[in-house]
Amino acid sequence: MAARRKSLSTGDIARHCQVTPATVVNWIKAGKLEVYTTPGGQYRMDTDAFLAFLDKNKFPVPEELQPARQRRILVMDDSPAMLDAATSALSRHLPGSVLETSVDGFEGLIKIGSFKPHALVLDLMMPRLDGAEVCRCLRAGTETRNMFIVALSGLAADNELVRRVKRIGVDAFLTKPVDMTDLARQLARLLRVALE
Amino acid sequence: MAARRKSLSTGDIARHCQVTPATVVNWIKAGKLEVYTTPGGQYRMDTDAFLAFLDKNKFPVPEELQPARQRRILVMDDSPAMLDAATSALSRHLPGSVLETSVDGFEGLIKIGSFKPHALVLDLMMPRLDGAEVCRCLRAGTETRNMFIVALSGLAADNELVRRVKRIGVDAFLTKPVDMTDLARQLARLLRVALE
DNA sequence: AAGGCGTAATCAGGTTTTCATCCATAGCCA
DNA sequence: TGGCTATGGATGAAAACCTGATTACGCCTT
Repeated sequence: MAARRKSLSTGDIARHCQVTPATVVNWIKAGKLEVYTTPGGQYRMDTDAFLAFLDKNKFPVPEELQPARQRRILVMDDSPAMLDAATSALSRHLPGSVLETSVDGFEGLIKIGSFKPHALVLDLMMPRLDGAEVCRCLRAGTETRNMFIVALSGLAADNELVRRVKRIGVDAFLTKPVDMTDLARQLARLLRVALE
Repeated sequence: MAARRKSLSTGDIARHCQVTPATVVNWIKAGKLEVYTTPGGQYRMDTDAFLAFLDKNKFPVPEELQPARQRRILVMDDSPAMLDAATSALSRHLPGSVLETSVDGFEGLIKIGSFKPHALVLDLMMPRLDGAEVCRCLRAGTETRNMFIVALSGLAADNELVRRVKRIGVDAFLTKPVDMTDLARQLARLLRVALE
């Protein structure tokens, strides 16, 4: 997914290379991988160094690590009007990105799996969908952990749901009514793409 | 995690081509196979590249690598015990199929999108997840419309939720406690695969 | 039929990877 | 801050793999 995380653990590397974590440790001990260690003694590797390593060994580069220029953005909101506004604003301000929308919460979750967006714009108050729970679930999944999340809500900042979401950790938080230019700016910042 | 396409070792390729591993190494050294190497010096090959190779040389494609043959099944239930039981029973009775499970409803929905199962075994009473609504959503989506759905529930047949689900239309309905052999039989029928 | 040639199979020895287990660490939540 | 759980690290034994040299086989030429 997106390049939020800069360092990889042995487990991450093992998954990418289709190999056991223990094997990755072997490589490290043999000096084949350039790593550094946490104070507790766990290995960490820079994404850049890992990419160089993959390249050297002709390993296929996993999709989520490729410097993809096309950023995928999924907007979930139960108001069609809001989706329309977001679509027109984002396609104007972020012309390089691919946009998807979902009015329905469940459909949106399924789309997260198939579309694999780099950034998710999520209304916290969708019918049948606990926004905080969605954030927690995304952060818990290996595939979705690094997805950028922009939360939207009309609730006050000290609301219980809002506090839960902020504790889980989203990348941006906008209060409704949403200023679309602001939304575009936040997405551009997170995805490191130019704003038009 | 989704069933990712595995990379193949020389042994795997040898088995598929009915040939000695050493022969596969010969092919590799002769540049006939497009491989990469682990830092330890072992050869790995992408499944896709291997299939292309088989095609080019008119090799018969081994059964278990034929994408069309693989049936993906996702089991969603909030009880880990139930998932364990289902996993062991289904992997025994339907050995050709790829199995995934999910204890969490939201995670399960995301997995539906990424894993794209041919059949979904769905507990109607998961926390935070209205089973009937999920069925409705699946039947409404173009991608998921033809997915087989096996609904599980401990509720009586005349329950409101159950009636809703049946009206939406699922492909099988089993009451809890679930007889795993029965579940396997239903799935085999729907997916048109042999039952073992 | 014999010889040459190329490809495949064998074999031994050393290396790499996996597997299973147990313990430590890191990240999460109250 | 202090616990909790998922994840990472170490270990040793077993399995799989690579190398290189040698042998066996099929096929074509002579």
